[in-house]
Amino acid sequence: MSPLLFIGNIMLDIRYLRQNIEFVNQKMNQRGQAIDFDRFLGLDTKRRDILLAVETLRNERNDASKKIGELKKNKSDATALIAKMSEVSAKIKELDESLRTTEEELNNFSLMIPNIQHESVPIGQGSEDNPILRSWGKKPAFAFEPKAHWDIGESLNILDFARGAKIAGARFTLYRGLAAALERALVNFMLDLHTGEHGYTEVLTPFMVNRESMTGTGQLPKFAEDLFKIEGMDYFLIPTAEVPVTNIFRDEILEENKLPIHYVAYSPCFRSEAGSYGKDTRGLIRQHQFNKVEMVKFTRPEDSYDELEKLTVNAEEVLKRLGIHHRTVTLCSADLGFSSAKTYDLEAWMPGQNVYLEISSCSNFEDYQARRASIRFRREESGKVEFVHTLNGSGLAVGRTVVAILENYQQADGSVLIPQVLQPYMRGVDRIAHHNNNIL
RNA sequence: GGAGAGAUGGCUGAGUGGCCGAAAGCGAUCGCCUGCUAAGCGAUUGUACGCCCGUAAAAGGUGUACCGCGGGUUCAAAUCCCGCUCUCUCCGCCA
Repeated sequence: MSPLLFIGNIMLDIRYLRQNIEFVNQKMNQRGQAIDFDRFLGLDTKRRDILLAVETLRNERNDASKKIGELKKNKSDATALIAKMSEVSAKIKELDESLRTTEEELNNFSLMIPNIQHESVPIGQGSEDNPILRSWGKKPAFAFEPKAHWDIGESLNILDFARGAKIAGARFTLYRGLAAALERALVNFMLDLHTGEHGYTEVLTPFMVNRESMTGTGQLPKFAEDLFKIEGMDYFLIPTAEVPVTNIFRDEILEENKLPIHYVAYSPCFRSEAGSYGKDTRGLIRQHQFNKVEMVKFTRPEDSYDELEKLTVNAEEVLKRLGIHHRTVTLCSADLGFSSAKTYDLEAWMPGQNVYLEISSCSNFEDYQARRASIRFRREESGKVEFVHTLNGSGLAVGRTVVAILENYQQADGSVLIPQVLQPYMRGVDRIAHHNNNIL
């Protein structure tokens, strides 16, 4: 049995890469990535050489085996041929082993190459080079010094960081009373908006996934240390619903008329935050566990950039209805995520901290994830199979939305108003104050 | 956790060592027939990777692999052996 090519589902189109190495290399440099393409080409050539050799031998053996069958049927002597094929088989086995290791190397190498950014992505060195695409609303004016949400939450006794730390550890928070209700209200409000008005279908997925799924969307193998792994089992806690939702169609061929597919999912997200020691240690900003409503799309290649614009607008709509001032930025080449071809970040204004904070990230992965996860569709016209494009965007990160509401809607008396659109989700409560922080 | 059964193409389902990338049926596509519809007849109907030829890209030719996954036996494996995963049934346990 032969060693199997996993070669089909790697990142970039291997034939495209062979022929456009200069161009791709330049794109990688713009992302701040140095990829050793010489090594890649060497491995690729080596693989094809071995493949050709082994397939030639197999062809020889297949022919000979047929002859042996015939000889035996005619009661003729086949021992010489069998002996010869025995040698051929041994040789094939050798070559197979060498092919396997070469493909493994090539594959491992490929999995570490990020996506190629879209031509419209601005070239830059870091987040300071992300151009602002548009902004909505304006900074609210306060007649007092606005407080950060951690102070608001503690003073209203609705966010308990100390007990969160006691129960689990740093970067975990206990919500109580109306903060818990607010979080739940936001989840429902977002899901209702996206399903009811934006045309998404809700899905509820497993919150742990296997290694294949994590590899399909690009978290593995490169970002293993960012994930929580279940001890003794090959399961990982999801860092975003993007992972289980995108993998719904892993290893499938979809009908063109099913596209585009729009899904929205609530999930908790688990992130180890390795490497962010000492960063955002206060409050809800950077937690090991947080809730998120995530939109995921599967589209035809020619539709994906239109769909990215719509996806981004759908995410912005949440902030508009909540009345939160925000801006949308285009991530520059150096700030792009590993798997993304183009990303818009939504940044909400946080008056208590005097910063714009990322609250949503909307990306087009083009066929990058689709290749890794082998998600394809069949053209109606030609019957040809192609990779779909996948996209996703937060709609929104719920914990950070709570932060935005607490900081933007805080009042001089220390209470916090509830945006009108959320009140039906909180049984009409319009304000979180000391006297009612526990009523739901 | 214990016992048993199973996993084959878009679907149903045959296949216990070579004639099997795989029967048959269904579905689908194209063509024929038909006043229309139905029925009927014929053909086609998986994916990946490589090589050749050629191209803007393709088309075309050819080879290899794939019958849940991985390994083994053999000149030769869907078929025999081992391990794993998943599904189903029964028992136990459990939200």
